[in-house]
Amino acid sequence: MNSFMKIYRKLFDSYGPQGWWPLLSVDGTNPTKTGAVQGYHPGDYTYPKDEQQQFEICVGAILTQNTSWTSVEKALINLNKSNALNLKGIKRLSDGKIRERIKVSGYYNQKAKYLKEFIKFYESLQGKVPSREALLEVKGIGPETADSMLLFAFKTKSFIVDSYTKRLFLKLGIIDKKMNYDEIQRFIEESIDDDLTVYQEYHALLVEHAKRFPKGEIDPIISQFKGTSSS
DNA sequence: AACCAGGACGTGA
DNA sequence: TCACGTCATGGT
Repeated sequence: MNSFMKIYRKLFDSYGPQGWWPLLSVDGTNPTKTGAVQGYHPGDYTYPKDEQQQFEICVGAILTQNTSWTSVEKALINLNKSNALNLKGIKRLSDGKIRERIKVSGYYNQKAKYLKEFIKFYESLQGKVPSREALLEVKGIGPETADSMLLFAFKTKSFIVDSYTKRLFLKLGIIDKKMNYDEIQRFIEESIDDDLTVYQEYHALLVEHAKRFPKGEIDPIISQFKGTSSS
């Protein structure tokens, strides 16, 4: 087994299924997870169950750019109070109202613009799954946000390479710091199982691990893994 | 009180 | 291509 799958096994054995992506309508918490957030559905990979949940995931993906999920959850709750966590609902809100509702999640001016850009794009989809290239053409959707939407909202295998992922794999010495986003993504995708649930869980586990071991802290996964790789 | 949070964009070299 | 400044609120 290759290094990436070994690390995946180790993380999964340590933390268990994570139940991403969290949804306001899901009445469940994951007790193994750090922080007091709700909406996780560990072991249930049938989400999103409808277009409303799909839309909610996309909105959350934009709002969580460089922002903690606890803040994003508050913004989503604010939007939901205005019945604006769906396409038709959010279209009724004025720009100022959107900014006010999402203010808690930071960067609210540009994120309000990004949301409006995405709304136009989402309408044009007519229920179809977008390509990664099409998503990246939308202002405000970069590689990580695009991959988050693809993987969790549209259930399309596209590995998310976020800062946590780079940090851990760099420390482990299994990627090079000169590699760019697409190169890292390709390398990982060539190494891991061709399985949507593995893609989803792997990213969620990496985030959970990073929350437990912030920068500078001792990381048992690393100390146990180093030197044990045998491709 | 500095630092980080489930990044992306615009600019200039 | 890529390094850097900017965007902003909330929690530790």
